[in-house]
Formats: sequence, structure tokens, C-alpha cells
Amino acid sequence: MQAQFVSARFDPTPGFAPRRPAATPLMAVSSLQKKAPGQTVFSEGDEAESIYEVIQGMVRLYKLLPDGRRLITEFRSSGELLGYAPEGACAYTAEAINEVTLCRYKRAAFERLIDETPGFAKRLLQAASHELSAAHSRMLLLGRKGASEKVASFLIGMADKQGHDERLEVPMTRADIADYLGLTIETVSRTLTKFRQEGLIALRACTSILILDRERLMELAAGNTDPEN
Amino acid sequence: MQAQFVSARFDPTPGFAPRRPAATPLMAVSSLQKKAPGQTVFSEGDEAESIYEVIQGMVRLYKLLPDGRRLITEFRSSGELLGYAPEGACAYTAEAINEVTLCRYKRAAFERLIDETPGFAKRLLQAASHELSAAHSRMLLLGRKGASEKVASFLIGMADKQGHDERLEVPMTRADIADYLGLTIETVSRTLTKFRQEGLIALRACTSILILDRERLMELAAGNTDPEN
DNA sequence: CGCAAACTTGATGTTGCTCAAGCTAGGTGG
DNA sequence: CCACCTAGCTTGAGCAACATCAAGTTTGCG
Repeated sequence: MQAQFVSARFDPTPGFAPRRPAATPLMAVSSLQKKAPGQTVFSEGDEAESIYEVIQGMVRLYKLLPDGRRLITEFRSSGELLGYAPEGACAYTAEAINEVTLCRYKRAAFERLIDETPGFAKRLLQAASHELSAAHSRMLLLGRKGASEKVASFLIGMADKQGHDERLEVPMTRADIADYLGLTIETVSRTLTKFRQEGLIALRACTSILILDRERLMELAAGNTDPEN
Repeated sequence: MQAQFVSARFDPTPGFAPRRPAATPLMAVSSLQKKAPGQTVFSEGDEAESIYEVIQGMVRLYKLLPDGRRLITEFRSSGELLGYAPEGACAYTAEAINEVTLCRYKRAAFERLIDETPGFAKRLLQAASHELSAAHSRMLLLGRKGASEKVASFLIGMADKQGHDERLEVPMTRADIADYLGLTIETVSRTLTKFRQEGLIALRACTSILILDRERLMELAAGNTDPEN
């Protein structure tokens, strides 16, 4: 789910709501939690007993095939929700990428809130619809885009998410990026090198990318093969 | 969205609710609609003015890249909903595959119903969550499965959807299947031929498939490369 | 019966994967 | 403070899976 719909509902300052105890029914049952890089929040198939909101840091959500092939369905950062699964079992695993702070809500209390707070279910529904729309775009990317288009989409998407036009902080490894795009580490690396040689980006460090030609990257991301140029 | 949550709510006989005019507030604003094969219900980017429930037939939902590459995000059949987009614009195009009967609900009335019917928003939310979970599985398929695994997943998935263990009616063309799996027509055809030669399936006609070795197909679909056999 | 659309099959091509080194950077201990 | 060490990244060579291009074949409909 997307964009602070829990804390924001009760406190206009996202990320601080849970620290004021019992200001609302929900906060009474919420608790802060920290995760070190690589730690698991919950695993695919677990019973969904809690809903989490990311306060700080970045989380990867992924699914595995039996032989270890991995696909990261989404990255979650500050203000975003994870773990809501009315069906019972979690559909994916959630792991901390860097140092992560989470706010945890008990499932039962969350459900009660949905029932008792007029308009809350509708807000969640709108968030879920938005997320579904994003999921469809990702299917298009995974099923029909080439490597350059995938990497360009990733760069533009992350930049938008971070709100910067130019500098782009990439806390995840190349392996994470590869598993997010349905590529291998090597192909991601090669594609970034190619972008660098073409002057589309610059790499300050592995984790810090500068977007030099946003126009061209957006063209690529959109799937315009663009014969000129 | 999934599984008759509109008509089923008001009438236990799915597909017949809209035919009894004004039995509920929603029906007062619903209307039946027919579409010939290939006809468009709505297009990606259109303002979402209506929500549709499939009464009969099958609909494909897809997204396009500028150069015509297509990815079918989902097939919809009897009892399933399409077109709910609170954000305003449709995220995908919807087209009839065969002769389709739809029940159309006005957006405004649908929204009013959400606000005024206790529990309705929650039901929709649960359906949306279920759909999200399916979307994640499709990402795994599109990003990490090979051609055989994809086709096997398609066969098992369609069989489950139709409720049959053995016979499988495939109203869509090979092109539709290919665009659903992120493959080409030729690869789908070759893979089906291979399955036939291996005794996993039999083709009565192009549109009618018999599942002979469900076990093995499910193994394949799950991604078990299975060295024995 | 004939036609067109859909499907199958074959030959060749290309993209991205695999395997295999090197390289770089950040953290640790001497 | 510096050298080492390791995890992560880059680069290269060869390869496999799937795409593309090109005929044929079947199917369903008028």
C-alpha cells in the first residue's frame, strides 16, 4: 500500500504519530521497531498478524521460486504500508535493506479500525487501487521491456520517489536492482556503464547516481526506441 | 477485482441481479451491455466513468508500449469486476475476447454505494488485496520464469479458473497467451507442441486442451526444474 | 469450396545469461 | 594510519534461450 495512510490520518507529521501514546485508538496498539540491514520483517506464507508502516529506511518485498530465483515486487520507504493481507498469509517476504524503523499495528486492532472508522476502508481501497495500477505497470516492464528500458525505468522511478530531479541515492545492491527488474547483476552493471558512457548518468559512488539527461532516460523508460540519437 | 462482489452482494445468483430492475439502489443505475469479439470496453487513459461486471464471456485487460508491444495484465470472466479506478483514469484497456455480456454501473452511484453501505468498502478492499497478491505472482512469472514454466502456469491457472481438472477451454488466441506470458506466439506454440510430445497435454482443437499430466504441469508451473523425469 | 486468419514448424539472429577474472571501496586490526 | 580483506561491483568471452523472419498448414467461416 502507498503513502502514509495510517499515521497521516491521525497526525499530520508522518513518522511521529506512534511516539505519542494512545492519542488515538490505533496508537494504543502500535509499537516502534528497528531492523538491521538484512533482517526479515516477515516471510512469505507467514500468518499476517501485523501491519507495518515504514518510518525510516527502505524495505524490499520479494517472492522466491523453489530453486532460489528471486523477484523483488516492490521497494517500500518512509510513509508506506506493508503486510496487509486480509486473506491470512503474507504474499511476500519483507526485509530491511538499510537501518529501518517500523511502526507495527496489531492486525485485530487494524481490522477493528477499518470497521469502526468511517471512510478508512475507502482510503485503504484507494491506496490499494493505486498500488494495483503500479503493479500493472511493473508487469509491462517485466514482460515487455528490454534491459535498457528497465534500468531507465528504475532510475526515473526511484528519482521520482525520492523527489529529486538530479541526485539519486540507491541504498540497494545491484543484486536487488537486478531482482527488481528481472535481470542479472551483470546486465544491470553493464547497462549502467553504457548509460554513463552515453552521458545519461554519472556515478559518484555505487550508491549515488547523478541523472544528467532526464529527458532521454524518460524516453527510454517509456519504451521509445528512438531511432534518432 | 475478483469474484462477483457486486451482484453477489445483492443477489445470490451471480449474473442475474441486473436483470431485475431497481431491486436495490445499485441496480437502479446498472445496465446490461453486449460486446462483440474484439470490441473495446474502455481504453487506457480514459476517464473511468463506469465500473463493469462480466456476466458472460471473457475480457482481456492490457497495456501497450508506444511501439505496439502489448502485455495482457489479466483475463476477466464471469463474476469479475473491471474498471474501478478511484484515481480517475483507467490504467489499462479492456477488450472483449468472445461474445461478452457486461453489467455497467455508473461511477457516481458506485461511489455512493461504497459510502453508504457498511462493509462494502471492506469487501472491495479484500478483493483488491487478493488481486494484488495475484499481481505479485504474475510479476514473479514474468520476471523469473522460463517459457515452459510460464505456459504450464497459464494452463494450470486457466484450468483452476474454469473449475475443471481435465478439459480446458481456451477462448483466446495464441497472440493473447503470448502477450499474457511475455513471450512470442511462436514460443507459445512450440512449448505447447513440446508438452504434447511429452504427453502432458492433448490438443483437441486450438481452443480445447486436455490436461493429461496435471502433477507434472504443476511442478513445472511452481518452478521445479525437476532433474528426474 | 475458397478464403483469410490463426496456428505450426523451421532456419537464423540477438539479447541477455553464465562463467570467470579483475577491480574498488569500506571496514578492521595491526 | 595504513594495509589487508571481503563484499560488492565491473568487465570480458562464450553460450543458451527466446525472438525474428519465413514458409507451410490447419481451421473456421462465408
